[in-house]
Amino acid sequence: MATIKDVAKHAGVSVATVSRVLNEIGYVHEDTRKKVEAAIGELQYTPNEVARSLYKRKSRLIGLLLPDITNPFFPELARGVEDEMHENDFRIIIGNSDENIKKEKEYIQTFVQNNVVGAIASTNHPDTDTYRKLNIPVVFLDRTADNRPSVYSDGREGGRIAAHEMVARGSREITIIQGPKHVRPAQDRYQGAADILSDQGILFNVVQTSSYSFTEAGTWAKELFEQYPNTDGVIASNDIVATAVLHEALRLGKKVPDDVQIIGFDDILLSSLLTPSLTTIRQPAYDMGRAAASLLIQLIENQNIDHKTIQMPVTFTERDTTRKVEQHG
Amino acid sequence: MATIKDVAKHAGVSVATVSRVLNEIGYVHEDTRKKVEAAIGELQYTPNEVARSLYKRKSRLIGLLLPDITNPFFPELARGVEDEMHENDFRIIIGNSDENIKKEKEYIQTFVQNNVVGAIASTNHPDTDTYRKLNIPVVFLDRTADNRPSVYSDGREGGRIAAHEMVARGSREITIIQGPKHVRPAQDRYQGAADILSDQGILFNVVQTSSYSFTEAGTWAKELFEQYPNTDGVIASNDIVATAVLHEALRLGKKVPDDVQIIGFDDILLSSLLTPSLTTIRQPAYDMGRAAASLLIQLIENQNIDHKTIQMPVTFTERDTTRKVEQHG
DNA sequence: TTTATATGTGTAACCGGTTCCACATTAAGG
DNA sequence: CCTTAATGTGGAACCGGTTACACATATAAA
Repeated sequence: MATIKDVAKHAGVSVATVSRVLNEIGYVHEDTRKKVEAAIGELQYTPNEVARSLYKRKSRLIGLLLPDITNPFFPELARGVEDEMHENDFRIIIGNSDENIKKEKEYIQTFVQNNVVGAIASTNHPDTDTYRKLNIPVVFLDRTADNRPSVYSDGREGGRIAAHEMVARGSREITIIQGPKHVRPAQDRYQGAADILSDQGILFNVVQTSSYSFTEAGTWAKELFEQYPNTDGVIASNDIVATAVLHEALRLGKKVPDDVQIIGFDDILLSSLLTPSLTTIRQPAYDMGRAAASLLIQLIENQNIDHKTIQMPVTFTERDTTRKVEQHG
Repeated sequence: MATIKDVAKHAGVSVATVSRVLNEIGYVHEDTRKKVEAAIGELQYTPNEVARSLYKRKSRLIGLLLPDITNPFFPELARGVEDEMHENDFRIIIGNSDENIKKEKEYIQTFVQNNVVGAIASTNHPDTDTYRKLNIPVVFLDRTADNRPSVYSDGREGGRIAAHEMVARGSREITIIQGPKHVRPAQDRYQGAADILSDQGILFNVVQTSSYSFTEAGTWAKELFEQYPNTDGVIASNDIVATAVLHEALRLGKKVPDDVQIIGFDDILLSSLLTPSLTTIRQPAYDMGRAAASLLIQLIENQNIDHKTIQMPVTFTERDTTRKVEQHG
């Protein structure tokens, strides 16, 4: 690889001059610029970002920490982040935490060691020292952190909508599947749904889960119908779990949505392709990723920012696991 | 952030000594080591990877280039790569190429500029200068490159199996959906299937596609049944496309698998969850990712390697979009 | 014409590590 | 007791960039 010295020698100037034309900073004579540019072209020189980063104490890299890219919701987020970052010439170091604090810390440390300029993290522990002590901007994605920059969707409202729509469509003995205790958005969704049902005095059961894995989801789905056989409506913690419930219901010979209605959360690709297709509360994942990236860039560039916390809207996406309500009016 | 100088001062030694204890190289007196380790602990010092990387001219970073992480096949690969790399203390810079040469080049350049020690690429152009001129090891994943390190599954064999099983289950007018022309594995699959059908003298049609996007897949599915209404078997280029075909067939009132059989490729999560669930040719994506990472690490560490090319087995995964064959014997 | 200012370029310090080398001290061998 | 090898440590060069500063020349203003 050619270095700046090679270019300098080749063009018959000093490295400082080469640096000036590279960065378009300071005075450089037109003729000199041309010589340097020619040399750069001939040697196919591209500056070493590592050296640059060392001196400047910041790179063009940002860290992206996600729970598990294998969960279909996260690639959408990741892609949104990447697209926005790429357009702004930032690159991404990625890590999967598996919701595991140790791995999370490890990755954050890697980010710091590599001089990232900022990070986007989807974590359940935004209030730990791991983040508080960081002196780079961090945007929390899909998870809130009070008073810290974050992009998330309104899980509570989502839960409310789900409960409301399900009741409006006639379910009277509802089971809510409560997501993993340590996953914040899952608890918000649960809380929203529970609030509405309590308010309306509707009976509901709760099934507690501890992960989003599909295999385990099957087990909980079985458990659900064993424990609460009269359930006529299920509000699931996400679409993966909802899918497992749908399969179990069908396996038990229940008619969906006639015997049981099901509402999921997220709206991943899968949801629209199931038979019957899954009614769900949609989160604009890709847009959330882009928004987080955009916010982080503003933070990095130290622009004044009005809204450090961006709440994205959640939408009821009606498909075939819920009954239709008659048109009024 | 504390630097090595701070640690040295704090411990009352030189930076060289601190470096020695960090790297466990050369002679260091036990007492000195303890002092240094104490200082490191107190200052919460972690070495700056950038400085290290600059001097050594290599980092602990590897580049991972994928077409599109939004396509459910790739997160599996990515996760396999990440897990293997993480266990070996390598971190990942990720990029989505969208099968676009310009973006691909950009990312490869970023990798080089950041001193990555190696790269894993899923590209259709492994034989370009972009890769040939690189002086870091590269492993091609999911895509072959003759005589270059690569991990892929036997697409041709997969195509053959699909054709064979479909014929064995009675389809006689088969339509093969040929994946994008520029995507190598897609062409292999097509070729494998076409070979078998030709050999057996079975009539088949071909529908040409140009991407893996689900929305477009719907269009091709429509086209398929318009152009070849008598199709009684579809071999799709992957599970996404197969899903679109399944939906279109159902929409047209065809019975699957009685009127039309469908075989996909990849075996993504979605496939097992459809109704009817999708018969497909499974690729061990996660394991492929791990294998690629492991191979790259060997290459980086310059170990002697027997098999620079790893072909992973492909398996017929029978589900409900194909008819059952009777047990013989 | 003289002075102030703008333009153009090179030298060298610096970023935070690693490693070569010189030098000192201690332990082992004859 | 002397020589040699092993052990222990620090100074300084180096990796490849960026930038403060000094210096030279050209241009504009007085």
